[in-house]
Amino acid sequence: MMEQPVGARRASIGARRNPASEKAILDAAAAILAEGGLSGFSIEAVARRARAGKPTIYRWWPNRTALLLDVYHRSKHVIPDPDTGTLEGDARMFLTNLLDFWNDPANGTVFRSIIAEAQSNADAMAALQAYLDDRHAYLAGIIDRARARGEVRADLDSTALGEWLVSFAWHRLLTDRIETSPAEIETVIKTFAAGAAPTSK
Amino acid sequence: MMEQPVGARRASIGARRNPASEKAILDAAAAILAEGGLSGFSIEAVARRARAGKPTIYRWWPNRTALLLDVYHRSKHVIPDPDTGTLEGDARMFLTNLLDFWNDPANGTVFRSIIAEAQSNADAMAALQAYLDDRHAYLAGIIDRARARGEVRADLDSTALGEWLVSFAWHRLLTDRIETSPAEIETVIKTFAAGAAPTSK
Amino acid sequence: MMEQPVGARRASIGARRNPASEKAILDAAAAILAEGGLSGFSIEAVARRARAGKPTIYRWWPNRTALLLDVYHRSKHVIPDPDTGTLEGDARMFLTNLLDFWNDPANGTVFRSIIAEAQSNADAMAALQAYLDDRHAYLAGIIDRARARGEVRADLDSTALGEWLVSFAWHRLLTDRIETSPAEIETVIKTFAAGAAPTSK
Amino acid sequence: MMEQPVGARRASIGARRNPASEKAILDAAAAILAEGGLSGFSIEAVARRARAGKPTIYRWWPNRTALLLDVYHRSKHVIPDPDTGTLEGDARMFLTNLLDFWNDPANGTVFRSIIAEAQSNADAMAALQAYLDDRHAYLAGIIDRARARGEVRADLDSTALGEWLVSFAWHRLLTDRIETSPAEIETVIKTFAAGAAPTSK
DNA sequence: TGGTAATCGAGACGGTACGTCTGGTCTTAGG
DNA sequence: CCTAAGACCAGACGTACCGTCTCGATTACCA
Repeated sequence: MMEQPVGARRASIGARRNPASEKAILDAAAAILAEGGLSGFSIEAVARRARAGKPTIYRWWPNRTALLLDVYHRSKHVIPDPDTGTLEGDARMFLTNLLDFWNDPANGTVFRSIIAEAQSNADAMAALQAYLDDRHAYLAGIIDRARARGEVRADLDSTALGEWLVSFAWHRLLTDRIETSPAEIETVIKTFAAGAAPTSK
Repeated sequence: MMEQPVGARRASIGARRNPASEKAILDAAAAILAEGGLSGFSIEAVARRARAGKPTIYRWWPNRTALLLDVYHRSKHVIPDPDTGTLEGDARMFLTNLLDFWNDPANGTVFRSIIAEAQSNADAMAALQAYLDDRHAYLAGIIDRARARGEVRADLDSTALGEWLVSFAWHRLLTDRIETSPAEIETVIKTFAAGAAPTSK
Repeated sequence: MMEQPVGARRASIGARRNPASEKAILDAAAAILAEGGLSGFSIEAVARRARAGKPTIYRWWPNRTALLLDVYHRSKHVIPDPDTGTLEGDARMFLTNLLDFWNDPANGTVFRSIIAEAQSNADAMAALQAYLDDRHAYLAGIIDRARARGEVRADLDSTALGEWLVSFAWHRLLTDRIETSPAEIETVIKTFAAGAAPTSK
Repeated sequence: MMEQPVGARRASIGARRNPASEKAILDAAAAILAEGGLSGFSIEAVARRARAGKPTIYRWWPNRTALLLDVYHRSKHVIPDPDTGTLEGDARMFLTNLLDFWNDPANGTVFRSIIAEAQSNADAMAALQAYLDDRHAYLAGIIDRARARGEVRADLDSTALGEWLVSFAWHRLLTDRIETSPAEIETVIKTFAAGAAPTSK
């Protein structure tokens, strides 16, 4: 994440993409997002900070949204698969990990920005939905694993269940209340696990 | 919601606010939002459509966000209090009503825009949080009513529970999937009610 | 030139013009012109300073130019008729008086403003020309008096001669060099008197 | 002076000033001034007519005044040096040329506008004075040439003399009476030459 | 003496232009 | 053929005045 020394000029390295430029641009974009949020995030600002030309950015990313998504994808760590053996444990670990991850502005701010952007930009929305399809499938997998263990009622939709769980984190993120008390988390987790359980009927 | 006839000019009505202008501006703003979303929503566009001068808008709304919030407040219908006698019934009615309400672009698009705006604008965020405080208190009230009937476990936080329920609707709204199948709704409602119930322990 | 005490409100005095308002407006206009020149001279500024309503101004002066001319007319002192007995003496006294008069910003700035205004406003130009007709006739009178004394060649146009003399003062005024050295004045006066004299041929 | 075909868009020609844009802007500015005078001369109007963006204008001209001056400088023809061999002949030719030049609205209107602008804008005044310093030096040169021939009295200031001559043209221009009768011109010229002559003492 | 009429201040109205900012496109010069 | 640079058109931003309008209040005049 080191940025280029000031004053240096990255010349072309021939008829191919210069990885130093790509890195400088993504670094600059991430830094701007983390520091100033979406409002300060403009192609001009990124170009200035990365000491890159605007066309260089537009050559590789068709628009602001694409750059935004790239920044998020690059920073997305691999959340370890929470295989604790129980639905409640898996849910707790998943939610805690997610809230922790977003609690770092470098991650939370970027994702908030993508969601905001998607509200007025069809490309961003499409990209966001594609990303979510993956995530929801992943969550449904966790739930189906629990279902195989007999922890989930037959009439419940795994995808909807997973979506609902993650939507709590969304809500906290989008209302600038990402720091969540253990009691709140436990309320959600307990209700989630108990509500999904067959015996609870 | 009738707009002014074209060609008519709204003159001043003295040293006080002209309600016709206020209405025309809010109408225009709502129409622009519903039609083009947040990206087409500019003070200039509203002024043009409302046949109003820009300073007239700036006189009464300090910025785009304030106008946005006003549009939403004006369109906010009174969702009837879903007092069905059971937590599950209340939750179902509340969620169904909310999804229905947002399914009308005139409502859903406006609220999405406010959420998006709040991600990069502190004023919008503050206004959004103030609004949510009200809504969460209202939802907590419904849950506490159920709690008095013995339908809610003692260790669950009413506010967090309510927030989690509404967050499902947020997630659908913000991912452009506001149309929700009955099965998905039922998954959420059933899990919610069963998970909150004391007997489920 | 005393201005109204701050805080006082000049109410209507019935169905006729309130002289206090007229005075306050002209005072304010003169003060604004003298202080900030034409660029700060707006109807709004005058109304603010005079604590008058804009329509009160527009009721009595159709436009900015009319107010400007009124300010000048009010401040126009009576330059004493320079009857020294010789053309050279009369011209010297006239030119000196005029330059002195305009050297006071309260007078010079106002007249400069009128000339400037007249370059883009036909009303102002018409008013200026009407005023100049008077002045040129007055100057031609002085020259004809000299002509009767045998001091002016027969083939010279009195009006053109007078206009030329005054145009020197205009040029100094309009180039912000109203302070003129005695040598410059003498150059003009001597050339004027000698050039007009019959014996000079 | 051909203007760009309508509908054509002048793109950038790289990281340097596009002369086509400069020309289009100056053409538009000159045309607007000649047609509507200073009152219709706004940066917006110029941008519209030149099919240029406002920032493109502001990039190269800091304000309205700078553009105004540029328009005048561009249109300023080279008045041939009136070396007739006598002061009277030189003065006649100079004055006639100047009045003729300003009689064309494309020239006279622009110069009037600059003078008007200078009355309320220090930058314009400074630019005007700098321009006049040149012109006055030029005129003083003509007079000094005559002085060397013995046509000018020793006690007269060449600069003041030249300024006075040109001020007559200013006065006609600024009072919208640029068309001057031969008799008027002759009155000025004859008085000027005779008044400057040593024998007239 | 009471009603009418024109005045006053105040300030909102629809507009136009200001000068600034950013967006996304385009072309160059140089490696 | 990529890179940095930066000009290009476009158009929104928020502000200042323009000249018009309506208001509620204040007074003088006339019935």
